[in-house]
Amino acid sequence: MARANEEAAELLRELADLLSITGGDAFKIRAYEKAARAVEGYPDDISGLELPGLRKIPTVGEAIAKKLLDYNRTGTIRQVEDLRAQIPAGVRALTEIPTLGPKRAHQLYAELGVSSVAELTEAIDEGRLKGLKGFGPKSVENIRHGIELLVQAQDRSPIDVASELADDVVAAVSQVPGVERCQYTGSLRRMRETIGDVDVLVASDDPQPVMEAFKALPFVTEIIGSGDKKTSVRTSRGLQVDLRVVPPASWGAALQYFTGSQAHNIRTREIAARAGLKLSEYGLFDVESGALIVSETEDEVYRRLGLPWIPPPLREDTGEIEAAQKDALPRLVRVEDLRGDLHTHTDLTDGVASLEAMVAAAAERGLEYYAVTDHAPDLVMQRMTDEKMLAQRERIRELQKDYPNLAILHGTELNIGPDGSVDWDADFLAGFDVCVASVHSHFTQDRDEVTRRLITACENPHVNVIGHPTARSIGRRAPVDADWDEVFRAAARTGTAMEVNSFPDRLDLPADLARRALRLGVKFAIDTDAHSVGNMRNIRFAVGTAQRAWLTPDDVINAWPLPRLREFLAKKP
DNA sequence: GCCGTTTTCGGCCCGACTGTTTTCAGTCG
Repeated sequence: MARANEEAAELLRELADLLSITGGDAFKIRAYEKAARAVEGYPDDISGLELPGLRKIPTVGEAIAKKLLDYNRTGTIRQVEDLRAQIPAGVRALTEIPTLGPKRAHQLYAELGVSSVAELTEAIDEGRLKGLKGFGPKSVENIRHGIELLVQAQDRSPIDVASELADDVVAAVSQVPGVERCQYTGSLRRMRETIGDVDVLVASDDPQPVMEAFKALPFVTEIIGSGDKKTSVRTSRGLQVDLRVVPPASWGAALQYFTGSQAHNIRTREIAARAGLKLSEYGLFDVESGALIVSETEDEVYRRLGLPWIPPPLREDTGEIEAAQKDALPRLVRVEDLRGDLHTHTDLTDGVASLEAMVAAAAERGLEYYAVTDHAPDLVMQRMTDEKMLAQRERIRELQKDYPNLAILHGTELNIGPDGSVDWDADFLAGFDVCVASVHSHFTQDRDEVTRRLITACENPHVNVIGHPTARSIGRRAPVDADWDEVFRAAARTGTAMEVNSFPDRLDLPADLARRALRLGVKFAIDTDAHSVGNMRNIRFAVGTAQRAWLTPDDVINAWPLPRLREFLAKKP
């Protein structure tokens, strides 16, 4: 993804925020937010574009195109600079506090001069909010509490933590008498890489016992709000859970609504409105007569809007509506499409399970092929040697006799050095069925160095897969900085696959980069990188990430039959 | 600020909950 697109999108988003603080027109603000999304998701680099080119970006009109041109020429947008001079950055930060939005953040600034979260804490402690219009005792207490939460829970939760919590809530609530259906929705159903809060939807004609049972769950630490239709709680696992109860007849419309994303829903509602219909969580209605048209299944809601059912991971308003209208949605890759795993470890290096146990688990998963890819000698702490590697190869040949339906491939995970070189010479590498190569150190090289480094690895005729390409650790380590378009072009040209790694704190490539790579003709490997038998269950998170990147089985080399995979692995000149 | 098979002007997605300015604005999703 072009860096210019991201920077320009962030400037437009800041412009929208600053205007909402200064009380700008709400529709104008929405126009900037929409344009920010469009610029971010636009396939071409905007930095070379002039006005006519910029106007081609959806939702970008005359005025925003000029602002983008301003950005292209000066690296910023003048109006943003002007507003920054008026509104300190800290005031925008105030709106991060739950229950405090742009209006009251501005009020605090205008009337009390509060321009940061720290100053707000001070003002509350000194009682300076007393008598301020709109800030009663409960509001002040909510804000104080919100600041505490903001400080301690900066981060969103990893998808595996949220996933487990959601499963627990769904299991418990499903037991309540009168509950006809129960399912988690929201960003978790869309398989976002991190989750802000868990949304659970229930179909029942009798909400009261559902709410009571929900509030009584053992991990609930605080009731944020509770009514007939909706209850929100905080849990001991740090996540907020929102429970929504709807009549069973509204199930499909509600599921569609609560799955989001918000941007996707705005689009579906616009389509409804243009057809004289109204879409809400209760159903699709005729505006004039008020008559209910459909509501029982998601499928019929979409169909009545003239669209095929859209898989949740695509629902981000990044082109899925347009694709649906043209009946050109991708047939997304699924867990059951994967025939093999190309990146796994054993206790020969840093895995915790034996070769035999890992292979048995692979057979249990029903895989057709399975690559064992222990670390190579350059990661010195793994203590790998040529002899150990060759001995493992022999054991695999023996073990193969016990698995007539599972091809066991012998591979390795090479270390990509700072200059792009890998552990072994060509002769030794030629002995492997598959080579994954990954960055494990020197994360702070500059953009040009990292780019060259990864391209050099792709150009190695024995490297088949780049493992966890950005080397990020979600919430802990930033991705390495590279010109990804250049890297992806090299990968496509050399027949090197990019990995989508399953570890919940990696999910690497991330979906946005994978989608970018897809457009440049790259193939992918969706791997567990399993270091234990239990790790194999993580595969669903990488598949979710791949779905968010619009990948189909044809884009994923380990969804291919073995002969086709072998052809790909034979690689390059 | 954007946009057009209702429109180049007048719309722009919809509803729940909270707290407070007692009839509704702000916030959230």
